[in-house]
Amino acid sequence: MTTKIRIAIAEDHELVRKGYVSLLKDEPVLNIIGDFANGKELLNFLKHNHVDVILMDIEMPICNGIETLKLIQEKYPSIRTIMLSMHYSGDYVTNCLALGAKGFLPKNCDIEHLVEAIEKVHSSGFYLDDTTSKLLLDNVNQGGKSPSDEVVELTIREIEVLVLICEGLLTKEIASRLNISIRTIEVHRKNISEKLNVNNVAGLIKYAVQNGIFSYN
Amino acid sequence: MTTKIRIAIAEDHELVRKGYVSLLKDEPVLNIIGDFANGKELLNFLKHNHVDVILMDIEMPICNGIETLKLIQEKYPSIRTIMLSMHYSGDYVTNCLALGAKGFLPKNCDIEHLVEAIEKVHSSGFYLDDTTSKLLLDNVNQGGKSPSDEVVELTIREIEVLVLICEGLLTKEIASRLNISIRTIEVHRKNISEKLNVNNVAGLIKYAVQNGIFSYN
DNA sequence: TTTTAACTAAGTATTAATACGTATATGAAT
DNA sequence: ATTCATATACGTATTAATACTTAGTTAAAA
Repeated sequence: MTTKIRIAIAEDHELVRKGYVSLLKDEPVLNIIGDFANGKELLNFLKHNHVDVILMDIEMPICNGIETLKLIQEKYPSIRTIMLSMHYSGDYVTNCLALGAKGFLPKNCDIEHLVEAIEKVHSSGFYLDDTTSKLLLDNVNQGGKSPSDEVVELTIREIEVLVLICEGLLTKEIASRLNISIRTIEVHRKNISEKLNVNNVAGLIKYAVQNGIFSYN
Repeated sequence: MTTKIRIAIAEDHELVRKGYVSLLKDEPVLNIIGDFANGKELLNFLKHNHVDVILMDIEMPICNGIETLKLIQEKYPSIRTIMLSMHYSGDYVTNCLALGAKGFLPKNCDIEHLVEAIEKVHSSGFYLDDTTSKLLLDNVNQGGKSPSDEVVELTIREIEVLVLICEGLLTKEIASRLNISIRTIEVHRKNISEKLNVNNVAGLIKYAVQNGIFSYN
């Protein structure tokens, strides 16, 4: 008999999280051993429990998906993480994969694809849905050093800061949230604005929305 | 024997929607007779089916929760609608209630409260969770207005200025474009921000996008 | 091993936006 | 006739954001 795949879920909205649990609990090959409202709770759980695959929302308060993914990869590199997101973004996908995520799925995928992703990721593979992998391919092809068009690449930290700007946080509030200096956030803002070639918050938000980094959904 | 409450669900993210269905399908008093990815599909279904209570996400593409709520109230005033939202916003709550919604729940509420809300709303009541009703009370107390008066009304000129802000123009550029003084634009900005109760450009854009005043398409 | 990229942080100066105040003109509503 | 909302405009002070500068640490890459 094959052992069931041990799953943990991190997602801040309780209704949504419990929905996932309810959807997955009857799958014969899966065993959901924990569900958590934020990255911090998940990390706490991982200290004392063996988990095979994590399903994690990128957008969470307290300890978001990107931060949590980093910590998980540092401490438990054998755990395979699938990121869930409301948004499509090449930057998001490439950065999550660079940080060690093994799968990336939008929340409007169906349950069959989710289960397929979990199984494939667990058997040491990667999983990207069609739309995401196409988006990723476009990104790679563009970034393939064709010298004419410079491709904008924001770093993970920059995306993190950009999202908080879009959410309406001031520089000092972002600094406080990320526990770093105001001056550092100022540097990030400057670098982001230079990369995107915009000169105000409206331009930043426009880029973020049009590239799936931020959305009002 | 009591008849089961006939429920329809509108929510754009399939994983989330199927999660709700899975969560609610075993409740003995409920009967989920349809689930839909947008308001348009729901409205189509309502033409030929009797529904008691609708659970609807506010944030949806194609036909969003607010628009759909309006149309439902016009055509089927006896249907009782509960709005679900990712976000807390006094304006959202008051606007939905003014439009005829019978309940308002954040997505981080738990399943017990959701079921309680459905039952209470079905028995001709209203349902607001604690956080939401507290927020509503604060709003009413602060504004000294009844919920229905709480709907924000921007003037034509203010909307004109707001759109230009969203497009990324600076105060002086807006002044130049409209051929009036920078000081006047400053006054408009102040009045808009006060009416919308926001304190930066990100908040202004959020309102504009969510209320159809501005879009990136 | 040296270099590069990313993240961190600070000093100084300037520009952009807010927060207060006051004030006039105009047209619609009471 | 008078109140009210709207749009216009200025003074002063403060806060937020940018524009330049320099610079240390770390991890990965060449």
